[in-house]
Amino acid sequence: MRVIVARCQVEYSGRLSALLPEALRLLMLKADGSVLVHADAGGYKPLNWMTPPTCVEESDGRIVVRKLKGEDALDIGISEVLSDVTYDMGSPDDAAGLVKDGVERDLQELLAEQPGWCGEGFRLVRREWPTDIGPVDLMCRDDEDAWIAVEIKRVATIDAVEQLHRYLERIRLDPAMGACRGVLAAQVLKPQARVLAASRGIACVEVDLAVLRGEREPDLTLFAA
Amino acid sequence: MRVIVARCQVEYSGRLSALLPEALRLLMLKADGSVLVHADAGGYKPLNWMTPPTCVEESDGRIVVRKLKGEDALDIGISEVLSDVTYDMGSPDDAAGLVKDGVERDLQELLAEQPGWCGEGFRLVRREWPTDIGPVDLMCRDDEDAWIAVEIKRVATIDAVEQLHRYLERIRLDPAMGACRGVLAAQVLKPQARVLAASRGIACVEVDLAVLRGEREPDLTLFAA
DNA sequence: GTCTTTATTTCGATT
DNA sequence: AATCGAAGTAAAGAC
Repeated sequence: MRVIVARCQVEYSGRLSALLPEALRLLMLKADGSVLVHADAGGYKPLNWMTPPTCVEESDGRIVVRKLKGEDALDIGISEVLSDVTYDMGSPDDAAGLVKDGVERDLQELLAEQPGWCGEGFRLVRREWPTDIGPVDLMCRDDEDAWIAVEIKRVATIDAVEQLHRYLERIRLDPAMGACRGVLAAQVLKPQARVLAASRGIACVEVDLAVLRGEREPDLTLFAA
Repeated sequence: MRVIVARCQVEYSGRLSALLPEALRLLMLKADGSVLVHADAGGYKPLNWMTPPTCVEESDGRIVVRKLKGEDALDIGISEVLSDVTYDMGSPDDAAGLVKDGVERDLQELLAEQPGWCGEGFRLVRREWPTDIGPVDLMCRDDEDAWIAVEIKRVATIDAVEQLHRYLERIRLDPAMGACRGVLAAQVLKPQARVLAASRGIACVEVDLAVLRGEREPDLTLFAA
């Protein structure tokens, strides 16, 4: 990785045009061809960037980064260099070592094991139930053998409601499942999603990862009215 | 900005858990409290990060970053430091200087000036036409005074079709606009969006920013069959 | 390859 | 402060 701290001006052209006036920035040129321009503020995002695959040309006081395919270009004009160091950071695929736990996939696994959190008496029929427009996360049946399609999200927005609604439209074409209900299960449910779900006759369930794992007791006081 | 190149291990806990095994990384500690952990590959995204407002504690060989509000924490264990330099990069709000051109807003302005690109004989009645679930980008009428709601996207996905469909449901409740049509205008139209739009009776128009600006002639050969 | 879905999405604007 | 929608979304997974 090459790390440059320099006074520079950056111009991006491609999907849109962006002009970054001259100031001190940090430039990162990664081994995989990524180029990032960071300011000393602004958080997570680079001000300008180019993702691989790229082609980097360097001439005196200027670095031009082009996308191999397409017309995107990043033109960095450097007026003063404070530091310019290259580090050998070993195999560039160390990123593969990152292990995450608690993403949507994990939530789906936990709910597949304990479908009762999605609704009273639910039992799992199948995970990733196929429809012609994509798979439904969980297909369940209840005590009375009624069908319920469950859509799982970490954060459920209005889009999740529409997605489940589209699935339900397809599923209900099958006469045997004409009465299939829908349940939207999520760690966080946006208010608009609740409203639209109600108007579409879709039930909402907010689930707590720690409770699903048995690491915390459900907050029964909420329902003990 | 403080830039550290070090062999380190990182643990994130909060919305999810993430464990990053020990390897050489670049750590960025920005003036605004942002902390980013980058590998020498993996493009745009940091492997781990924390956005402001944060609180950074440093003890020997360890940096702990906490979100001021909430339980998110980033625990960085450093085993070997190759470089640790702090730069004064001036006022941290230099990022404000970034000027973008060609975002959805610009597309909306251009189409408002030249609604004819959205459909034959269209004239603009109002931009940001209000409905009770949000504003429609453009409301137009055609030669026969029929109403058309236009939704504008840079990239139109299936969600854009649903969004316009929801608007149309509301608009058509008004008896005077019961026949209001819908047009989805975008620089890029995803295939699924076209299909769903067709089934919802919504027309699609792909627009070219350069053509709208008169910088390029429309590719008439496409239509000159 | 193309296309779809997820994301610790982040980020800004608006209420 | 909460909420909503855009993003040069990027990146991973499915087909």
